Amino acid sequence: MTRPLYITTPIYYINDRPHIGHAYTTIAADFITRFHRLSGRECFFLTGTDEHGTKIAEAAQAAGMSEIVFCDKIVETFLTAWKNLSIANDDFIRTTSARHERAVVKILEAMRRAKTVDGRDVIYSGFYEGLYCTGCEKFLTEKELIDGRCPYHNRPPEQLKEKNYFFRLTAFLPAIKQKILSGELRILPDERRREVLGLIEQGLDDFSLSRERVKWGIRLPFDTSQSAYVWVDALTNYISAIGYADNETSFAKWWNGGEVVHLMAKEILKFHCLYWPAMLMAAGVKLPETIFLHGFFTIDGEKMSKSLGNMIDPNDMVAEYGADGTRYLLLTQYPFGVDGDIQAKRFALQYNADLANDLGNLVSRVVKMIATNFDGALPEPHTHIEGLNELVAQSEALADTVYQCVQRFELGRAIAEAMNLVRAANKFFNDRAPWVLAREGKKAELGGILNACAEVIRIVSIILFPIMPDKMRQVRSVIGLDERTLTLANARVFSELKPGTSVRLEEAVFPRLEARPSQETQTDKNRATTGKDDGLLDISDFAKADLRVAHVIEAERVAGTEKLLKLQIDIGQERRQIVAGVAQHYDPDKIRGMKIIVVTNLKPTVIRGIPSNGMLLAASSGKKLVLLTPDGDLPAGAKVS
RNA sequence: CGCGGGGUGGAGCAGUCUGGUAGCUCGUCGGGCUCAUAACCCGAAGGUCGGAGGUUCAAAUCCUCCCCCCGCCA
Repeated sequence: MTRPLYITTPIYYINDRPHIGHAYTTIAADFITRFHRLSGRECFFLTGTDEHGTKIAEAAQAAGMSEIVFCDKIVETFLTAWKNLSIANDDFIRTTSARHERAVVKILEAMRRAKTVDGRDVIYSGFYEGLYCTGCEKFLTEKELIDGRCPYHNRPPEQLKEKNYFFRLTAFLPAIKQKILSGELRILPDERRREVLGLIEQGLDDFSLSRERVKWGIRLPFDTSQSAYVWVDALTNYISAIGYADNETSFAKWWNGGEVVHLMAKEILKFHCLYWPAMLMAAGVKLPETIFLHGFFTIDGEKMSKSLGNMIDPNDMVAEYGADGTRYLLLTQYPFGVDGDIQAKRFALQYNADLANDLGNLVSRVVKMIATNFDGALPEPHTHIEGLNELVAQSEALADTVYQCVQRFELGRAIAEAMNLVRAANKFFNDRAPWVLAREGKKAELGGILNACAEVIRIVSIILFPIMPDKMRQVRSVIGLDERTLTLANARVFSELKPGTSVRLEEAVFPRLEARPSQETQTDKNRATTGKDDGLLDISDFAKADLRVAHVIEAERVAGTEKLLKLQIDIGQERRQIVAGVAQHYDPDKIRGMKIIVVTNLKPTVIRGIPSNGMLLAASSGKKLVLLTPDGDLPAGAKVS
């Protein structure tokens, strides 16, 4: 009997709205969970939000709210996004919830009591010394400083010392290494496993698990002047949600008795593969079985970034392609696990090719032919049809093939296997030319062909259910099925449909998306929220943007980046700093002194650690990019309208 | 030498671990069919698998060096 599956996404930090990166991980977890459920396995799927820390406190203050009211508000955007994407999580953990705080207190107490193998305290007090910015109210690293100053507040940080408690990570590294080597702790894909082993080899320091100066956090039970380090707080969500502190039965079932799988993007590798196992070992809790770290992606070849404006709001994508279309498109862009590129420009194309033309049209052509020739009643099977045996074999093998793929986290391939069967069915249909048989009145063979295609559709509706649950339910209702036969076992057998069943297509499952003037991802933003569909702006909409002529006073490259320039500009009344991604087209020397056009009333943001207050205007075509400049001399600050 | 990913027909990718006739989707061109969401099916053109060495009977695949892209708020 397979153990229950407990699968998690990271909890997302709510200083930001949900974006496509969050959606990607969450959809993948949802897909995996739903697939295992098809095989009859019990599953628990957890996601949630990380809500503590100075950034949140600051954002709340800026918004004029208490921290918790602010969190309550932002968390809604996540809940809504997941609902829109048909995410079927079993629970949603918030680090500000009482049950989570109890669990953090419990694990801290357990770690406080713990000794290392050589008898030392796991937690010890010490001092953390560092560069502290009173503006940020936090310690900065050398790297974050620009010219020795805090980039946010433009002042030099103070050398400060604060009391901290430390976690003796170093004492656990050999044991963790051993567990990774033995396979007891499985880190996937293999590149990531090697990376973790490399980190251990390099050697790491103990980490500080508390902060004296962070106020918005969970207090240490043994010293309430300190709050728990965000990662200690955040990682504990994986056990707090299933009852580490307050529900023994649930905890025993899902954590101790289950297969625990943590799914995430690779940048939080160190925390999950080293800190977390060490914490659990200290607290005397079993380790997770599997940590799967998928790669990063770019969008249309460029990194996701606010300054490039290519951030995709999952809600917009849902408005365009539906929840199921979005899920399908995101997980079929590149192999799961590695780094890849999300080709937003081709979403519509791919939607039409795969979902409308291949899958949707298969359903349509089969069902309509049953309607015209058999009065909408599913015809009897017929054995002597050329090519049928092959089609049956491929269909019956699909479930196991896909199961293997999901086991190996090859999600894109899993989906592709199902789509291959769809194509095979289209070919079978074509080769057998049932419309000819219809004209000749060869009902038995005609019926057999349609029956076989309906069977393929049934099997596909099961296999693709985890990625497109709503659409596959719709497909199943077309062939008269509900969720009772929605299991992997049903997908392994070919002839299951009852002849005579009423088969009826109300509306196309995946209507073709008609070409629209622009397939740019950002153009539809307003549409979804305002409901206006003409894409036209009112003059007052345009007037909201405050465009000014700006004089570039100073320009320098942003260290460590290739695209970014940091500019000091004069806009008449004031001087501003903006960060612009034009370094590949303009040298600092060239841009210095130029008069350019800038949007001045944009929300300030921070790009690569550097505050940016405004955006310059540029026009681009392919790789070429030029700045907009006034045709004639105007003083800095002149308004553009 | 911060870490990591990648360079395969016009585009995007698989294949590389476990060497042995270069595959898939999209696009283009030609054809078939007319059941279907102007969808479906077949065929063709198009690649010296980033470069140079090496190992081997055999290299996209293994080794060495080099060049070029890209990512490091999920």
